[in-house]
Amino acid sequence: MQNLSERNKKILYAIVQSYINNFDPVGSRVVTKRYSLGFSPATIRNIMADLEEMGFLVQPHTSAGRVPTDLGYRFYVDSLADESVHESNMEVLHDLYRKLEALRNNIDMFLGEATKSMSMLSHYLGVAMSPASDLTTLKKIDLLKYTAGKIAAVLFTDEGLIKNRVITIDADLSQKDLARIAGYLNSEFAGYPLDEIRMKVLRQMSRDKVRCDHLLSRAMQICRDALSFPYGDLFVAGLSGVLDLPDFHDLKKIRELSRAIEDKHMIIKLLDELSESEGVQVIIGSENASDEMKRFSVVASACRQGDRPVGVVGIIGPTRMNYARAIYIVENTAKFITQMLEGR
Amino acid sequence: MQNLSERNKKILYAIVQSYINNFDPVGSRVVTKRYSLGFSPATIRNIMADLEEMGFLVQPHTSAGRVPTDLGYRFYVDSLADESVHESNMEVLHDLYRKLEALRNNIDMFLGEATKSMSMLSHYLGVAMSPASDLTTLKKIDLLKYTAGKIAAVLFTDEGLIKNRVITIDADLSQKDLARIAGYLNSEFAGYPLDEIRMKVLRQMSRDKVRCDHLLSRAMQICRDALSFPYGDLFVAGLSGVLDLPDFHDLKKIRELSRAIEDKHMIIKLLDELSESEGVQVIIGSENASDEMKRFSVVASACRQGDRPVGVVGIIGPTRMNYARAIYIVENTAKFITQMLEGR
DNA sequence: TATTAGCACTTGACCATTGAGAGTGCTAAA
DNA sequence: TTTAGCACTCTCAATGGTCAAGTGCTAATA
Repeated sequence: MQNLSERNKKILYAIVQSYINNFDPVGSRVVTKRYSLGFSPATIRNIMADLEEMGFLVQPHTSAGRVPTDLGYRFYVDSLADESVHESNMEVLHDLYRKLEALRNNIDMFLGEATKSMSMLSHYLGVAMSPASDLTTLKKIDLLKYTAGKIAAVLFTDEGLIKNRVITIDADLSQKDLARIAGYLNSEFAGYPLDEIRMKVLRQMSRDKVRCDHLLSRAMQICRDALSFPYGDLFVAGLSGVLDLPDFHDLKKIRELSRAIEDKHMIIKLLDELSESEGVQVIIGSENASDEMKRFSVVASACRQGDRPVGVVGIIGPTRMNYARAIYIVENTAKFITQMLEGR
Repeated sequence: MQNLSERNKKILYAIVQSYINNFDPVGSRVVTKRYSLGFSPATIRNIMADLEEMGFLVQPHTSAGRVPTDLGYRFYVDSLADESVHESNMEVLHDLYRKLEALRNNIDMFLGEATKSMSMLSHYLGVAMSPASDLTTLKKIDLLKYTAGKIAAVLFTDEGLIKNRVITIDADLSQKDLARIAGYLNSEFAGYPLDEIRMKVLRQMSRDKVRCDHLLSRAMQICRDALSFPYGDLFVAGLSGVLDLPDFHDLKKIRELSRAIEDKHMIIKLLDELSESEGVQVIIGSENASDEMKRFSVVASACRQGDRPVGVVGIIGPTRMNYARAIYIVENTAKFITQMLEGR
C-alpha cells in the first residue's frame, strides 16, 4: 500500500473489484475495457507484473488473468471508503428490521432471526453470538426449588439475557432458605460483572474454609456453580445459500467450510476476540488465527450498550467476498441491535 | 416382499448388503463371488431381472450393475433381524455414555453431546429434539420481576426442561403480587400438559371477559403468554463428517442435504411425528413426507419416560445407509437417555 | 522516459475419438 | 431349471488436436 503510485492503486482496485464481481481471473484486456483508465493492455500488463511482484496478485497459471491475494483484498478493503451501496438494499434491510422488532423481548430468538436475515441479504453465512456471560453484569439472581437436592438458579443480566442452571446440593433447603440466600447474593453481588463475582466467591470460599455459617457457605457454593457458564450461544445460518456460490463449486472448499462452522468453539473464540474492538472488523483469509478459517473471510461487528459489548454479529464467506456489501449489512445490523437494546 | 421365494429373498438381501458396503452397483458376478449361494451368474441375472421388474432394483444405465430402490432398502430393513453388530461398537458406545453422564443435569447440553456422539459413531448426521413443550406436563411455574412492566416466567416441566420467557404487562406488579399469581397458577394448573392448560386458559379468558377480578385476569394473561412456546430445541451435528461419504461426492446431493437440515421446522415436524410411536423407526427416502427428505433416510427413536415421550434422537443419512449399525446406535442411545431420565 | 503495438509462446478448456472393462439379455445346450 | 457362450450396450479414462485467452518481450513511438 505504502509505495503504490496513485495510478497503480486505481488499477489494483479495479482488478479486485472485477474479480469480486465476476469470479474470472482478470486479464489486461478486461481492465482496459471495463474500467477505461486510458491505458493500453500492454501498460496494464507491466503494472500487473509489478503488482504481482509486490504480492497483491497471483496468476493461477501462466496465461490466465490475475487473481487477488489476501493482501490484494486487504488493500481493497482498506481503500474502500463508504462506497456506494444501493439504496434499495437499505430498504430491504429496514423491512427486515421491522419484522425483527417483534422479537425484541427474546434476545436469543432475535439474534437467531437476525442471523438468518444477514445470510439472506449477503448470500454468505450469517453468524451471531450472544454475549459471553463473563463480561456481562449480574442484575439479579433468583433461586427456585426444583426437586429434593436440586435447585434452579435463574440469572438476569443487563442485556436481557436470562440463563438458568440446575444445581445439585447435598441438603434439602426450603424455598424460604433459598429466598434468604438469594437475597444475600443479590445484596452482595448485583451490579457486578459475572467474572468478578466468580473471583470474589472463590476467594471468600477459600478464606471461610474453617468457619462455617452453614447458610452462607451454601450460598457461596450455589453461586459458584451458577456462574460456571461457558460462553454465550452461537447462531449460524445460510449454509445452503452459500453452496450456490461459484466459490463453492468444489468439494474441498465445502468440506473446509463445514468443518470450520462445526467447530463452534473456534468460531466463538473468533467472535469473542472481535467483541473487544470498535466498529466493523474485517479479517481476510490468512489473517485468521485459526487454520480452518484461513481460506475464508469474516466481517463482523460487536454490538455495544454504552461501552460494554453485548454480542457480536457477522458474516463469513469466501475471501472473494463482496466486502462493501457485507460491511454495510453487518454495520447496520449491529447498529440496529444496539439501538434496540438501548431502547428497551 | 409378499411373493418372493426364499431364494430370491436371499439374493436381494445380498445385493442390498453389498451395495451398502461398497457403493458399487452390484452385478451378477460379484453376487456369485462374494456370497456363494451356489448359482451361476446367469441365474442371478435372471433373478435380478425379476427383482427389477418387481421394483426392488434399478440399473443406473444398461450394463451397470443393479442398485436398490427405496423399496429394496425397505425389504432389507424389514428382514433385518437383530443382525450381528460387533461387540467393539458397543464398547465405544458405552464409553461415550459414561462421558455423557456428567451432563445429566442439563438436558439441553446433554442432548447436544448425545447428538455429536451419534454422528461420530454412525458417520451420518445425528439429530435430537428436546420435547415439544405442548406434550409435556407443567411441574411448576415461577414468576420473577424483571423490569418495570416486564416479568420473567420460569417453567419447570417433568423432564427437567426449564424454559423462561419474558412477558410484557401493562401494569407494574410487585413481587408479592407475582407470588400470589404464581401460587394461583400452580394450584390450578400444575400437573397438566401444557397444551391442555393453554386451552383451559383461553376458554376461561373468553368466559371472564366481562367480570374483572384484576389479579385473576392478569394471571390468565400471563399464563397464556408464558405458554405460547413453539417447539423444543433441535440439535443437528456431523455435517462435515457426512461430506466424506462417497454418497455426497456430488454437489447436488450436498445442496439438498444442507437445504433439508436448514429447514428446522421440517425436521422438528418429522421428529415430532416419530415421537408418538414405539421403538426405532426407519423412514427410507421417498417414504418421507417432506420433499426435501425424499432422497435421505431417517432412523429415529423416541425417548420415553413411562408412557410419555420426552425427546427424540435419530440419524439422518443417505438412503444407502448402514441401517443395521444406525438402528443399533439409535436404539441404544434412546435407551440410555431413557434410563438416565428415570434414574434422576 | 513512459507508453504502446506487434508477435511468439504458454496453457487450460473443450471436443471428438478410441479402447478397455463391466455387465447385460438372449439363445441354445446340459 | 440352470448354465455357458456370445453379441451388444454403455461408461469411463486416456488421447490428441484445436481454440481462445493472456502473457512477456522487443522494438517503435510520442
